[in-house]
Amino acid sequence: MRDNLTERSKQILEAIIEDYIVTAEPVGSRTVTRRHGLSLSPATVRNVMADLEEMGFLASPHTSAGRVPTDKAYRLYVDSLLGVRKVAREEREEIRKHCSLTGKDIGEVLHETSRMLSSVSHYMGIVVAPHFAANVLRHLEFVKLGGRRILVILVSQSGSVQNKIVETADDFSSNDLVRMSNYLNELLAGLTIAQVRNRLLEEMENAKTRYDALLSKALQLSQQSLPDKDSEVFIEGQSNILELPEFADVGRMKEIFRAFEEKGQLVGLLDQCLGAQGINIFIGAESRLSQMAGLSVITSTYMTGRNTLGVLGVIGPTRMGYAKVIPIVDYTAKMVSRLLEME
Amino acid sequence: MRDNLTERSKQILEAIIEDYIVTAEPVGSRTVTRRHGLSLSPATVRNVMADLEEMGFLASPHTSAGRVPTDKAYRLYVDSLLGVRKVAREEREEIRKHCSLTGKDIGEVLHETSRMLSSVSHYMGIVVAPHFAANVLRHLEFVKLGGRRILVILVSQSGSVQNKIVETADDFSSNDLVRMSNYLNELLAGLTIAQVRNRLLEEMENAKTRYDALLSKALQLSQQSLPDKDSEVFIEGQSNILELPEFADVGRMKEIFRAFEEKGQLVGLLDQCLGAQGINIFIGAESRLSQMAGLSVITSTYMTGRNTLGVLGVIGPTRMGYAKVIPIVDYTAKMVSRLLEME
DNA sequence: ATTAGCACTCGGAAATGATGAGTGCTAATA
DNA sequence: TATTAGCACTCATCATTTCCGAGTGCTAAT
Repeated sequence: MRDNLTERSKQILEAIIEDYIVTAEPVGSRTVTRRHGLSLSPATVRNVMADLEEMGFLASPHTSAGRVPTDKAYRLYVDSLLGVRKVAREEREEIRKHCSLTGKDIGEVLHETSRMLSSVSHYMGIVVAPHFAANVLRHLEFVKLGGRRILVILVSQSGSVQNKIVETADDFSSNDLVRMSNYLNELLAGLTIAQVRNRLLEEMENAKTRYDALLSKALQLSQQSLPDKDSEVFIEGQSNILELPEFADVGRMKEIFRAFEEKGQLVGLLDQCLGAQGINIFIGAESRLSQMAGLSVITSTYMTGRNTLGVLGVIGPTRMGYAKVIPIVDYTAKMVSRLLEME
Repeated sequence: MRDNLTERSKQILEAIIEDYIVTAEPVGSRTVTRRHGLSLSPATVRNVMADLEEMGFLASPHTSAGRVPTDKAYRLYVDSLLGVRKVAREEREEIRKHCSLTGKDIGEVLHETSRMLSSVSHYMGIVVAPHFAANVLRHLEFVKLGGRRILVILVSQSGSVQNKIVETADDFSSNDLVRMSNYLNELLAGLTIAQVRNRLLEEMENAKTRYDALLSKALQLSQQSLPDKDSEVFIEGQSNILELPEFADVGRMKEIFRAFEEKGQLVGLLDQCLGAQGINIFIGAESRLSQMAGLSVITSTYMTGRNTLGVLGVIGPTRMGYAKVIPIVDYTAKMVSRLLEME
């Protein structure tokens, strides 16, 4: 079987995909000729469609329905059929409008970005916060809470803040804490969290630091307080997909909502995107996650300088409006990158 | 119409409610006699049921179905029919298990609490984080990010941390920032955030501080960085309510999910509970929110000392297992209160 | 190579009917 | 007088049937 599609079959396939994207109904041969200015008879189109089905680009839900694009068809569509389009002006403005840092914390900014993505795309917005461990430590601080509880605050280069409550055996004074944090800030400045972890271990082994019991304690303490959280994920606009006819049945719905409540697997998927810079698209089953059947993900990485910080994107049905959403995701990633630029 | 129910009608009403809570199906006269050891004939029960309907405790979906409790019935049920019950041992253990502070930040703790509430109750767990403004400031810190951006970190007495990025006109050195934060920490220690706000205004008016330009700037800066966020809400277990038959239809689902995506109104409802200490119950339409039709909320405040910190609870269908959930919410609130006790 | 024509398929909507849980009322009963 | 047995009636639910038409594949004509 030659996988070489003629120009005409490509046109027809494209017509079917685009029709299906808006209607969500199986597309018949007649509709193709009617709604798209092809000067061909339905019968001819039928022949072509039969070929396309055999090649795996189309599927028929049953004998006498029209045809529906397969994942393979969407893949072809985004890879070669779809030209590069620009972001529409109003969309660009809506995205820009949301881009401001001042008066918020990083978490909020990303959360809002996710909400914005969902509202612009009408699907679900998703943003994965910078993986803290890959970040450079900027500042560390101990604050004494009541009792033996100490609050440890870590600030990363990109301005995100993590804090942790640690219970200690010793009762440190505020002064102790100041001394400890000064010492550690000096010791650890400019290292990534991952490096910090190693550095602490080294230093603890190293006998020469033992001369000061307090500093030795400091090492222990900071060791405990390194973040072990998995990256934060913001998913917004889940109710948008309730509107989609393909998820109208309750069983399917349940599955999806369960999947998104358990964010772990999703993170796994998105972490893959961290490696590949730029736009990344998973269509339906391509993601190897059964819960993602019928869903596509469009992501892009955002970064400062040449440090990849995180991933953001849109999740929608496989029949999502790729032509519109891809540029949106791309543009948003660029804007967020610029926003987080800390020189 | 005497609203005085006889002992017998109360028993029957209770039987109907409890049956409906587990089955979610209209309850017929026959079922009442069968499943609950009442030595009465269905016919008698029917008469009583007719009375109860007239009094507004029951409703019939249609002529030949059984009857369904109204909000009024549930209200009577929780207020007078329902005895005080203890938390089951396994539940108590599951709640305890989740109660640990160390190695987490306050946000995480509350988030997990919400998740725990949902998993123990099988409905939705909800936790409103302490309203920062009502909290006492413990510590304030400025961290220089790139450019003219400064990260302001506020720590409250209860150990919760807020941070904010502020863009400044002046380019402060790290030393400046240390000096500024020392000054402010001294000035503001022990005040609630609300008081801090006032104090800053006073101080800024006050000419005597003007002798030091830097400190004057510090006041401005900290003023900008006071939190204006509305309180954070953690809602977990939304997929639990997908299991409930009464929400099986897609339209109803959509409404609910939309409502919870827009957390604002919910916060309004929960803020009312902040005033009344202890358990608080809204049944169905009582909350005056149309989106809450068919849903009940059980909340309790949590606090340290005699400072109310926030609200937590469970949202479920009006036919929720009150007998089980009320003690759970009560117990959880107590545990969280104890957990956050910072002496 | 394209198209008109036609028999055929099959899901979905509407119509029909049987089932049975549940009711309200009346008259008999304790 | 309160309770109950009996009975006719109601009405949602479910299964069955019927009908319709969009859409197909094939064949023969263009």
